[in-house]
Amino acid sequence: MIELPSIYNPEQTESKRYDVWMKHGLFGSQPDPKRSPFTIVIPPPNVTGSLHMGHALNNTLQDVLIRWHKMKGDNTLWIPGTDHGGIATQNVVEKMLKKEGKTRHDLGRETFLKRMWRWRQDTGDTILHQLRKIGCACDWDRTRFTMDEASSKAVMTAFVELYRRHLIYRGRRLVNWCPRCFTALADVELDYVESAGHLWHIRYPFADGSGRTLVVATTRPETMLGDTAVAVHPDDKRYADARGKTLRLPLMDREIPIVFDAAVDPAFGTGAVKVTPSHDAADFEIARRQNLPHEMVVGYDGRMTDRAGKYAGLSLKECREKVLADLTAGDFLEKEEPYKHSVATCYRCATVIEPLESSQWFMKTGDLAKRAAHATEVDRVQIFPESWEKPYIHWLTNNRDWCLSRQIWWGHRIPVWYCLRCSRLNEDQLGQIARDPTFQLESTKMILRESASDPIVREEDPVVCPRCGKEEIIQDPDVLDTWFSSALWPISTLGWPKKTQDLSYYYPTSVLVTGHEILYLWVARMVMMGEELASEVPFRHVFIHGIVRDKHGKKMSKSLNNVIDPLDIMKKFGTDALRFALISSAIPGRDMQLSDDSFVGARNFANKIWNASRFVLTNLSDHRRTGLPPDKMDLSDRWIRRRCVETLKNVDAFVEGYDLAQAARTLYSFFWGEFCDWYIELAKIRLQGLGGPAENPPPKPPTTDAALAAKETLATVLDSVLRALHPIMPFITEELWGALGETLGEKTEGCLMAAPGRVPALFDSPAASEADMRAMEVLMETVTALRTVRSEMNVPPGKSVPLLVNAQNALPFNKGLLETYGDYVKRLGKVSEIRFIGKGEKPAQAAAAVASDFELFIPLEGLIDFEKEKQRLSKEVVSLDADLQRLQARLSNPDFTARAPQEEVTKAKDRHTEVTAKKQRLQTHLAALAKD
RNA sequence: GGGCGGUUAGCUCAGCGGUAGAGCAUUGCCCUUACAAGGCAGGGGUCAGAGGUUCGAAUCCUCUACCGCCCACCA
Repeated sequence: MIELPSIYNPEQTESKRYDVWMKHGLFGSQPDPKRSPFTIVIPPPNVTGSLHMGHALNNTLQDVLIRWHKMKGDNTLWIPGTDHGGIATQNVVEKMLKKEGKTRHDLGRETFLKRMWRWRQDTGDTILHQLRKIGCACDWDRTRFTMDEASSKAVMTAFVELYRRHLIYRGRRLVNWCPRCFTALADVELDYVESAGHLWHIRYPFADGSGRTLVVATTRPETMLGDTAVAVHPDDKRYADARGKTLRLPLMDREIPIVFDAAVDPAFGTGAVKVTPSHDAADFEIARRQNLPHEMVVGYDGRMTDRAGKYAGLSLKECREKVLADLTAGDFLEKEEPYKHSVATCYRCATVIEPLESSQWFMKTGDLAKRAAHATEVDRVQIFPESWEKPYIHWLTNNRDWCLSRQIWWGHRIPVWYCLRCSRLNEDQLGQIARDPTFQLESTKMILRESASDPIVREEDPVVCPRCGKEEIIQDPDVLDTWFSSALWPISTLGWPKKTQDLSYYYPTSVLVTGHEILYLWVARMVMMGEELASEVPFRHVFIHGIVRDKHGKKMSKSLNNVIDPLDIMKKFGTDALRFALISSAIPGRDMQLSDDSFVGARNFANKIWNASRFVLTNLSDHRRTGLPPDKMDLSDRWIRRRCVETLKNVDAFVEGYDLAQAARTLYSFFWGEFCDWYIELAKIRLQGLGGPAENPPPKPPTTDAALAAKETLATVLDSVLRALHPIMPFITEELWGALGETLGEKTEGCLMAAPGRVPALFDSPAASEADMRAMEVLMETVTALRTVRSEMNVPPGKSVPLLVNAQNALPFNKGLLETYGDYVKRLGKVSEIRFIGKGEKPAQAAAAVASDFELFIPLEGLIDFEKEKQRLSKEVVSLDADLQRLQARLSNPDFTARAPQEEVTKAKDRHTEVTAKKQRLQTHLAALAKD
């Protein structure tokens, strides 16, 4: 006999379970053509990270799917791993260096990278260990890292291959530059922050000395130093006579042309735009079309360059102040007005982004993106919930080429070399490269990229130049965007570029589970890469979940100090409670708000499961599963079995549609609201007798068929629900399922996790009929009505009372129920005896109720408070009356009876009859009461 | 500027054409040997507002207001 404590202790259960699963090899998977695979590749967390609520949610969702499919019999594989995290990770280590008073340049590239690797070695796997703590069933033998050998190989191969296919190219473009991280960023790596700025209107005088001016508006006056034109719309009549004219750029005293370009919106401001090709993406395009020169006045360090004349060396902020002051002094400033606009910031360090011209590597995404969009349009990649499909496709069909190169050191170095000998480099340029071997200056890199030889694109270091045979070749200093390797993750983890068995068996994977914040950053790019390089999309389904927020709807962040640490929650409430709370809050398509309180309910549920199981187990100590014949079953047995089967089927449907929250809630309400609240209480009649455990000896000793049927059903239903709950709450269910098996003498080596999700006995036994279901409803309604009267008349819960029933007007079927299943009412309503009375018998001094078509009386000699009873009954009559009026209105509407489905009309009529009868009976009692 | 989501009980949220729901909080009674992290019963809502479609609208459509996200070469 197993002894279980009366309060569930998660720590005790959790500490041992995971190791047992590991020991049984339940997380591993090998290709097996006889079974269908179910595969998930983890969204690799950054090595910098420690587990936060978002990870906990994301990985619990995946774990639920993996465990559910495993129990369904699929060959499940979940590949874990981490991402090197490019800029984010480099920032972390640079911060550590800063505390030592050093920069990465003090160490040099090689030493710095050694330091990075050492740091990764020491702390990089923390998060993977934390995933074990929350129970994730990953195949740890396949743990990968985006910079491990195989992944790096995949990255190199992909780059070279895409270059060969002319999908990767080198170009001088306007890029998003973070002056703090000192690198270019892709468009999707920006965060836009709403900012209350100003719009300055500046007068540019015509160069003809006429004194006429043209007013332009700008939010960034300092960039005017780099203006090389002013643009107006070609059809703008206001400027028709300006064709061919030039302006004199204030402060710089340069002559700049007026150009005509359709990109200008004549309705905005004055309809004239200053054109700064080097510092504004739109202007860059205008300059290209209009063939304008570029003036780069802002440098990579965020300060003004020599081209800014007397402003050189100033920071942007200082420069703006000085420019404004000088414009005012020269009477060029027409007005200044407040203006709200959004400013691009670095998604890693929140520094304001400067659009700057730079030489970078790009990926041509136009065609790839169109193909990716198409894949979703024809459901080769299905998005759940569907509401994300539109934004996803919209982004795919509108994005610009992807800037791949980053000017940092941590990452995959671009597999491109240049020959210094085959080049057109002069002595000065060679000298600069020699003086700046780590390319701290953007200009050094530019020399290399644009003046050295054509790029030699190779997976491996060519060592010597393939053209001239000289050894003076030098590798491109940049590394690849961290999302480049992430984009290859589903194929690289399965062995690509090798044609592995894994790849042919597990690819495409089944589902990708992720938050919507990286839908574009990551998901879209995986689809593009998969289609292009592996000739097939990387996953069939994309399951998008919400973002975890605090109880005020704010994103959790350290700076806001509103973070709820999943590890704390696990310690306080248990891992299963954490998981259940997360899953049941994961409503498709919606973000979730969590507070500490969110987990209390789940903790209580775990305890409920524990105690219900404890009850079942203590009653099964002498039981062996027999497969008892159905005719031995009680009404309640048939009822709960049917309800259980229905519940499990509903849960299956919810899981298949990725509505795990519904699945969790469905199980919760079945287990607590039906199994515990009703079935277990009813089973006690056969296990403990009518009067409860104190009754001695029990009138029905637990060896009868009736008791056996109850035990059989308790065992079967508990077994089933534990299995269904296991994917969500793996620890407690595993523990209890093991204890159940042991109690029943069925001890096996197996784990619940490896068990099939179905208990055949439950699904094979004949289901309850519709009549059975209706019978249970009537009995439950009777019990509830009885309890209500007792409670409202202050009958002490412990006190047994006789129950008088007038069933004169009841259906024979219902009356028969009370005769056959009177014990249900006796036990659950604490009734000593049920006596049927005739129509004329008016029980004196009794509280009355109506349930189904019974009139119920509880004699309360001397205890009854007539006033209170009158009030109670009148109140119920009033509410019934309201009901009745609504029904009446509906039924008397000819349109309703004519046009509504017959089923609805019948329902309304039945209900009308029912309510009328109930109201009449109550009124009779009221009248009788008045007479007393 | 475009798109998406939200507005339902004091709080957090389900429901998304046919009698308004859950958890927490609250009130009353109960330490009934599975569980007080519990049981039983109760109170509490013109489902943001205005129109429309429909026999019938919290649910579908239109508009409005407020909140939150996402996208956009927002000068």
